[in-house]
Amino acid sequence: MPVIRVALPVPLRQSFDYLLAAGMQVQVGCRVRVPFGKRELIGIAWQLEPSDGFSSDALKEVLEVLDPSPVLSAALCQLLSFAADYYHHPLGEVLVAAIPALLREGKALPAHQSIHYQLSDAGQALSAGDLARAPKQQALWQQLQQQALDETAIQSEQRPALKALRQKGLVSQKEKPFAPYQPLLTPQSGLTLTTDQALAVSAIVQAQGRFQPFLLEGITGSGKTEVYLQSIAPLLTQGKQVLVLVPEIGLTPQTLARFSRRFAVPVLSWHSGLTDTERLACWQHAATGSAAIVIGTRSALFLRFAKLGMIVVDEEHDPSLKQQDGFRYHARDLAVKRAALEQCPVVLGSATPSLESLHNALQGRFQLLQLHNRASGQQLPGLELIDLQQQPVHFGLAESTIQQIKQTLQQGFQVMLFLNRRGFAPALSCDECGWVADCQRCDASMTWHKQDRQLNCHHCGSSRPVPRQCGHCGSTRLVPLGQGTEQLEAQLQPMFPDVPVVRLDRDSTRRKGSLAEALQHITEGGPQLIVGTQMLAKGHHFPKVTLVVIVDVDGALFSSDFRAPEQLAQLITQVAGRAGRAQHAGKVLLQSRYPDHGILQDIIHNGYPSFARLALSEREQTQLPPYQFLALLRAEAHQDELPQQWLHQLVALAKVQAPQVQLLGPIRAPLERKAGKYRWQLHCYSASRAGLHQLLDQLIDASQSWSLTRKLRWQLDVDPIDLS
DNA sequence: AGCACGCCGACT
DNA sequence: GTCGGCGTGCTC
Repeated sequence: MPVIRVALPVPLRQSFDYLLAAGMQVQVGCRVRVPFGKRELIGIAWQLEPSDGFSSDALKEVLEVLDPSPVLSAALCQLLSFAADYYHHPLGEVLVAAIPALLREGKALPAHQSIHYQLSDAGQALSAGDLARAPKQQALWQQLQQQALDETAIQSEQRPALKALRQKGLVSQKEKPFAPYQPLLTPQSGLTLTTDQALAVSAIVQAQGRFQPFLLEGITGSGKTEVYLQSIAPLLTQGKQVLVLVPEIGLTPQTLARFSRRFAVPVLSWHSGLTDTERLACWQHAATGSAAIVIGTRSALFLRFAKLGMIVVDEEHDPSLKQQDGFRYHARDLAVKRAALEQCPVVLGSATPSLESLHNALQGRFQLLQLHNRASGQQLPGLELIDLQQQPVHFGLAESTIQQIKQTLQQGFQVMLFLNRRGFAPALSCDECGWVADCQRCDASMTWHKQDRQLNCHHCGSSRPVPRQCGHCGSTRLVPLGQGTEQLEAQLQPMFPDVPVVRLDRDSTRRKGSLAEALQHITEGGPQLIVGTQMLAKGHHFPKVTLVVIVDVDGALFSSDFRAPEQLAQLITQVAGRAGRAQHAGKVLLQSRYPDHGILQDIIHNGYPSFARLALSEREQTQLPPYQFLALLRAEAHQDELPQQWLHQLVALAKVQAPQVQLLGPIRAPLERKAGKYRWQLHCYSASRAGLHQLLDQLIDASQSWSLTRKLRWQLDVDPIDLS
């Protein structure tokens, strides 16, 4: 009997062999139902030959082949295999992240994209009085007289009425099968392009049908989206599909609208808000070619496409493209891999490219396309440093900052204040003895949320009521330490009593749809102060904001994370890009106690492109990524010694196995204790990617047999961006 | 991850 | 005397 290798959704670092009974037909990428221990699982046929070194006499048989043809294309299988190897993550968990839940559970692929209900001839012939005794049915009948209803448009309370009407033969159903979308006859014309844009479009269009990565480096407002749109247009006349990856917060209705307004083809979105059924439908639209363009967050990368013609990764520097738990893949990096497998171009776009991508471009691995000018001809906002040590400071705002805020408001514009700490204050402290309210489970202070009247830990999510007394000396003089958005909002209001103050952070926008509402208010409203966190820097444009204040820039200047300067420069540049309008150049104030700091000076005087190139040469001198490859091993346990000891064992092994890989650690994680667990890490640097990955395989392999391994939790982060 | 087996503490 | 705690081991 033939033997096949099956990938199963279990967190084990191996696949499993099964016998295939005579008469069963299976191809790589088909789902199969197999016995596994005492249970049954749905897996994916992964290879048609047995793994070597496993005796075939103990094999079980495949129970059922669920698909006549593969649900995963060959390119997708290769991508997932590559990802499991590269991130050293169990294949089963990669599958879980990459395949819609309903497919994993064995549900059949829907053959039809939707079912319409309409009145049958008998239904048409009916008169209103005939259903007088069934008001629900009558209402539905009247609705159906107006128009046929889509399956998704039927409310659940209408179901019984629908069933009754169908049984009476008054309603018939019609199905619409999935089919490739209708290609455009002629590419729609778009906006007139600048020279840079035109060059970029023609380079991308010329790369059609082959693998070619591009880095599109365009200052904010230079019209990157227009470049995407015009590069895509020719593909849509050929019936090819396009995948557009965007950061989590970038997937707004406006983005979607911009693509669907331009092209008369189906544009779908893929994001975490979809239900399982919607997911499967979207998956099928992409897989059958019925969708022309899919705009989605990072996991859209794993969608199957019938005819993928191009991948766009917008805001490619954005950290949300990297999954931060479990299977820690980077959607941008895997997008490049996927484009190579699918033989299509991939465009990475950003005003503030990651140093990794910039390095790839300067090395010639990516073709660099630059947009130097703003498409509108509008000036970029000026950056101004405000020295916090040279002048009086009120509530964290320098006097000159307050003056400029006043002026801007008087001119009828809006001001945005950026402070990356939510809550009222990052800590609550005793005025008499200096005691600070700490989280019981983490090595961190708790944030005071005045509105909620509680202390929250931003690391483990625990909360407790605000204490009335100091936990150490019993004093009742408890004072806030530091400043959060909630406090800044409260302090600004009395300073500018005539002007509305709005706060935009995770706390104020928790309710679904409230962010969109707030954004609309800002766009339509008059002079106002907008206080917010990181959220403000992403995706949204604020046409009436002409002054942006970054309240505290200094945190990043002395961080132990080598990426902090890059992230600060990106933040400043992105925030600046959101401000200003055609007639009125905006301004960004950077408040610092160290205005002479080299990083700030460089960003101010030379801009991001120059900063990034200088930062790259510093990375080269210090041999940090992208000049060396980095992997981070994290371990945590309730006892402090265990993770440390475990990592020491790995170090001992690594020194023998791969002396050329440089190890840093075991060191304590920046947050020593989180949710009651002590956290340690080991940084592994290597100039050779192959050497590093070989070592990681060996370390994981060896550690699996250690009893210590089972007493702690560990994870491996390849190409980490967050070192905490 | 599940799901079993197995060996020690507080209950009817 | 049992029910149930979670340590340990296995899954083609």
